[in-house]
Amino acid sequence: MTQTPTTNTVTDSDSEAPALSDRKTERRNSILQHAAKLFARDGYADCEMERVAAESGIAKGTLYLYFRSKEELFCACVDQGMRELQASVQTAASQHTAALEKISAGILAYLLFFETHPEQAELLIHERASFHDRLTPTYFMYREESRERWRTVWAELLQNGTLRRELKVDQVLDFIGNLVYGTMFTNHFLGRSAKDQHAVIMEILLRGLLAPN
Amino acid sequence: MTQTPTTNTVTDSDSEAPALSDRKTERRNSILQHAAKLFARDGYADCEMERVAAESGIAKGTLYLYFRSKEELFCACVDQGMRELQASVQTAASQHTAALEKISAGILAYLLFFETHPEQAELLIHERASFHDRLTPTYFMYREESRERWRTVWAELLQNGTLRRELKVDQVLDFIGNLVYGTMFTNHFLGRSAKDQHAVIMEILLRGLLAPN
Amino acid sequence: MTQTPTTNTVTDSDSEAPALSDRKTERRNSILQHAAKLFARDGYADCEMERVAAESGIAKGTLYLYFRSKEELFCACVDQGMRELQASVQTAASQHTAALEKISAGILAYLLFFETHPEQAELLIHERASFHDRLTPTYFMYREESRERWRTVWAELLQNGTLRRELKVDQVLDFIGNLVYGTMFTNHFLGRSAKDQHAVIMEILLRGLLAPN
Amino acid sequence: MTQTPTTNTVTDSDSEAPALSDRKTERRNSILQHAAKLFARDGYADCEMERVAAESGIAKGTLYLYFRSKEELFCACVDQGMRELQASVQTAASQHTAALEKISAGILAYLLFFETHPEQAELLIHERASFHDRLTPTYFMYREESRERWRTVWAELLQNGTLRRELKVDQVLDFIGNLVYGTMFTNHFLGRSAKDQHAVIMEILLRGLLAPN
DNA sequence: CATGAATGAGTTTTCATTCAT
DNA sequence: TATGAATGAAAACTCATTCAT
Repeated sequence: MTQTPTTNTVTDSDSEAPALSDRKTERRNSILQHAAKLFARDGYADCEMERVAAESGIAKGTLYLYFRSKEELFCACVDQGMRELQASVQTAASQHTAALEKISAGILAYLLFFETHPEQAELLIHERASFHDRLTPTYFMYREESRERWRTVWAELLQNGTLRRELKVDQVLDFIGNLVYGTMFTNHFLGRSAKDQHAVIMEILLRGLLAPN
Repeated sequence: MTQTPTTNTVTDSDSEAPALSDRKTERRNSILQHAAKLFARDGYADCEMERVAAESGIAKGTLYLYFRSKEELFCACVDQGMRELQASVQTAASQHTAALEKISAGILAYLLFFETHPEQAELLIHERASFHDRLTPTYFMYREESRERWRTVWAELLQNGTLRRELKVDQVLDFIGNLVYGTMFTNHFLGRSAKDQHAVIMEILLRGLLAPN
Repeated sequence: MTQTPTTNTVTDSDSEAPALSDRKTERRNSILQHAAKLFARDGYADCEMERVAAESGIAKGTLYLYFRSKEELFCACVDQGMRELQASVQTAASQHTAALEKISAGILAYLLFFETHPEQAELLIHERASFHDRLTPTYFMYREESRERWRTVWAELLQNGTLRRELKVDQVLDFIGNLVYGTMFTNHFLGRSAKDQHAVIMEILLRGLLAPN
Repeated sequence: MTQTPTTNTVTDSDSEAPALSDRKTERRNSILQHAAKLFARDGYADCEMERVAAESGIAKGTLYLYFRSKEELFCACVDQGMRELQASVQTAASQHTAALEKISAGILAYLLFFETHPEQAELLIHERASFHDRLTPTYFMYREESRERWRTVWAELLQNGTLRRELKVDQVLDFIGNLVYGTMFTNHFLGRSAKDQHAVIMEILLRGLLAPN
């Protein structure tokens, strides 16, 4: 495995080749979809380009017209997934106006996304395992980006007195980020369902474990 | 990569070969230590047995007198790590008598363990990436085992009214398990320190985010 | 050495991949020829695929586009050889009409074949040595097949009174099969020539050792 | 496999180390016996010294106190076998006084020996396969040696008019040598029995296939 | 004499990538 | 554009032999 220490950056949604023909875009997406499934199932090393091509209904050589290398293809899969995750979460949040409801909806959407796209959870693992050298896993790149959006929501709650005064926004963001991240992987590995947990998570998160007084 | 669908079981601390000579035990541990470091650094596939041997100061063939295969060696590393993790956490908890203090100390010890042994965090990832077929990652095997021990602690807190009546022990165990798991990985990837977070984690965990009333 | 207990069957002359392009067929035959020579010279284990490729003027990887494994390549060599042997013998026999002349010509062709293709004698040995598990050596598969063709020739001689009445066709077939098999190997090992012996063999075979009366 | 081009010579029955203690001789023979069985079953390369030792009830290192190397052990097995073959044949022949009866008994003993000791047939194959470079297989060394003994028997038959005048002793010796060699291997591979064939072999050998006149 | 722990050389096969058609 | 034949680097594991005890 070649581990060229590529720096990974959050790809702007439209940074691809300028105006791909419809045919190309369609085929590119098809490849991406099949590749993600296979990478997730077999791991980076054990996923053969040959099979990705076959599964996508094209020849091996053709693959290289769309992605310069296996590594680039893999990264495109992860990136695509993270973009979809963000879209899911934001869409869910935007359905609500109340800050706490935005937050609750966002958490649920996050957990549901990985439940619906379990291959994305696997890809996160394989990325770290195979591209160890990359400074920061793609997931955390996106997490940081997303953080900014949520920061304003929490800041509002802090200012209007909904939250306990002594907390700091960054602490809250960290706490929740870690909680959902851990919950997602546990669900994935142990086959637990998001729906069941969501209410409890929100309950403990907001009110804590201790009995009042 | 050989993916013989081995069932992994939590190894009893003393189930090894019956009474290895001191020399053998010592050498075995040395190998384990060096291997864990290299597996963590390079990943399963990219960690060559040749190098493990060299690093351990023995010949390649000798490695195979102690571990039947690369896979077995790797698994022994993970297992060893998880055993040490458990020992760390239990030792820390046992220093205290009050349930809440046991819990707080246990969480801190958990986070500190992975801060001190970052290779163990990596091994967990590599295990999943390379032995995808194993039913349950070793970490979760140990997590389940550990769960039983903590259940009694929480049960006591619930019965004596420290915790809110409406919570269930299993919900609490899940919540905390997910929280520390996610926190540990975030710390590992982003280089954050356990000490700084511990107080905040306990604070939010126990009292929640919302201002009282 | 992999000893997958493959059942070996007499390959129909035309059962190969359906219509290989000329280029492929040509290259396949070239490989077969070089491989047979090297397998014979070095034995199965000591014949490296690398060298077979080099000798055939192609890259190691290319070898595997034509033969799935070393074992398959080896077996193809043996099979090819046995097919050529049969062709040689049958061609020689078909030049004659008289039964005894057919037989004599067949025996001579058989001995000459191995004299011209000494590597085939070696391959028979290496096959047995390395693929011990195969039920019946390829040679004997072909021998059985060939037996049927010769049975009719001998049956005729028996019925028209040329042969001694008390003999049975199967006994004759066995006797001659064993005789030429042993003679061939002796010639091969001791460097004796077929031509010199042919007359004597036929003489003793037909008239025996004892003086008449 | 190391192929040091050893020249193999027919070992004089008493050329071993001078006067081995009974214990050593006994153990040496035990090793020889177990090794022959294992070499025959697994082939030279696949027969591990470890297993030979285990089967012989001694430690691996001890093996090397009796045989300098694997090659030497193997050769000793073949040699031992060939000596026993000769003894069998000579003993059988010596029971008779009439030349033809000596010959008939010798041939039968030869075929029966390999039927009783099928591992010796295998060893002959493995020797050639693994020690390709040796000028002449051990079998043929012994065959040449034995030839001299039989030459006198046949010479007598030729001189007293039992055999056809036009035959030469060497031709007869070759013919029979090849015949029994081929018959022996066929029996071995196809599981045929010596007894059944012996009468037919002698019949065809002595009187030929053709009806008289 | 006997042991068995330690050594290290050696080879098949896969698969990402290229490039002539 | 699309194809797929050709390339060649790369690593686990075995086992004969040695030698300190």
